[in-house]
Amino acid sequence: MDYKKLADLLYPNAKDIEYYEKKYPERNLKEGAEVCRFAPSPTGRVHMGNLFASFVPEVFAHQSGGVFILRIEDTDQVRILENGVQLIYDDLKTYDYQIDESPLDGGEYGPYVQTERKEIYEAYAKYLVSIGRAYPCFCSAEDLDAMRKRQEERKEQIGYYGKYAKCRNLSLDDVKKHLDNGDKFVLRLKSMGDPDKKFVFKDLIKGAIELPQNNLDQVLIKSDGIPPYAFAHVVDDHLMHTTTVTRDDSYISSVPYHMELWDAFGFKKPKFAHLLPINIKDGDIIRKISKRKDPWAAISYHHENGIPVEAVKLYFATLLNSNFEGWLLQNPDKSYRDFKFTFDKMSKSGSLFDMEKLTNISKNYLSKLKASEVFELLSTWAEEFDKDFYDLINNYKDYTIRVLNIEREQKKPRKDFAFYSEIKNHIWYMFDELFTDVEYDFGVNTIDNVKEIVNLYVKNYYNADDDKDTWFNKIKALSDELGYASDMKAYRENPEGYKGSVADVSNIIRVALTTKSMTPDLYEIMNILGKDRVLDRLNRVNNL
RNA sequence: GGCCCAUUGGUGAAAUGGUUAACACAUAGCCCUCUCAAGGCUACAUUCAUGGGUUCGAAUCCCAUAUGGGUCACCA
Repeated sequence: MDYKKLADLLYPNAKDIEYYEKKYPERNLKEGAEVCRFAPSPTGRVHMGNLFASFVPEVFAHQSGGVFILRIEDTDQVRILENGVQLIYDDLKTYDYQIDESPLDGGEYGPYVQTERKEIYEAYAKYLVSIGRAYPCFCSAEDLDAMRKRQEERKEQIGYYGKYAKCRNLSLDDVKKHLDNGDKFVLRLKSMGDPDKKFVFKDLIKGAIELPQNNLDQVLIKSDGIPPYAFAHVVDDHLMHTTTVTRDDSYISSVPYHMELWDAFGFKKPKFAHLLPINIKDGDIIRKISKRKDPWAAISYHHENGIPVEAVKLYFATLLNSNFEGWLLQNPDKSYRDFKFTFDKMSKSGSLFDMEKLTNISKNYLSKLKASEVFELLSTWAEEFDKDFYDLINNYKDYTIRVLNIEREQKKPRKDFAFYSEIKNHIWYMFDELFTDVEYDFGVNTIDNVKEIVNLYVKNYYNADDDKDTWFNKIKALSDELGYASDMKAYRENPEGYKGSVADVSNIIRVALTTKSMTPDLYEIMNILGKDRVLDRLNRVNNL
């Protein structure tokens, strides 16, 4: 059989692969720089699962001074989504992923959408035919069904191989006849594998894995002229000079086939890292994150609830390498970008998404920021999801920052909130605009008691210029004057001897000023509220 | 069903043949304290899915079983 002739017959117009090999030369990168890619199908929005799957290559590429590529795998025309590319791109950008090459950014190694690479695939398909490693198959869907049935009945391996691969033996004339007839064909790999023999390869995460060799004559080019995943990924990753392929671990079982393809071409193989999916515990069942069943996993959910982008990434970093957490504890001022991640520290068994852990990480993250930084993040969130609040805090920007700064600039700052959507609940009472139609709950204290305390405090004690010690000494003095214990220890030893304690007194003032019985430091709150607001609010209580 | 992978506390996990199985989250209690939020301290796996073996010694190596996951397309 003259394979060259067959190749010309099948793909008369395809270019020589030399053309593409020259067009996409080796990258000029420093030693050790990784080229990694995220290669999703544009079938929907990104969720926590694939956001993590894209976090990994992004981090490995950039920590090594390499390149991160977004490539769109849209060879399955049935499932693609209108503007799916843009959606994925936007989602990744929301999380500040640095994308070096993509359909939207362009790049020297494009196009980055597979359906736009049809010509390239054709050239490489032709090449494989010309060296005798691929052949056209004219079997119909019915033929294949019949074959499968027969194999099932005989309990034989299912698929197109060996004696079942009848189009392997088509002569040049047979092929010509089919072509003249206008018959559609798929291109198949002429596999040389033996399933009784082992194929061993080393995965960056899982280590050595043994699988049977591939012997299936898999489809390389579909009848519509577009390749399925395997062929496309080999050509793309070769031409884009990917150094490490990260992908879902469901591809593991087809690795022998993929490797046979790489070898058939004679290309230098990249390293492979098969990622375990992030799972979720649903009752007793552990399953992959699902877009439909897990609304909390959607990026839009995180967006609406104001879950900080950075917190999600810190959480991903702890999933990626569990020793990251300890490192961050030792280096609280550093970014995850400064940590050296490795594949061998990755989990081999898939982890559960833990919202509580994310919450904790987020609290810690926000507590370390400056008040002005929290303000900006909050403002950006509120602009989209709480316009009234956005207007309010921006009208009183400096004031809001002071509020956000309460007990922040200290060794162990407060950790009140994890998400932007929670902040309003913690600070609303600081704004007169929101301090309307309020209801007070003074607990066991009678309203006369409350008025007595508030009155006396305003009349004899309150001075907006007091420093913290003076302020508190006055609260104590007020307590003494009214028969409340100013010393908590004394009170605890003899609770019957007093009307209450300084805790009760300050709490009455606290509720009068904020309606809340639990707030941050009262002195700071009064300080920021300022004299006018304090007096106004205390008077309101007096007029109840 | 064949093949592949995994299995350490409520959760994420460390440990890669050698003392009491790190650490973090969650939970509970105590301390501190004007309330919170923090912070400090303490408790929480007689045991690493189960059973057998190898070894002076096993969570770590081997075998079987169980459970969970993946994969067997002109889908990725």
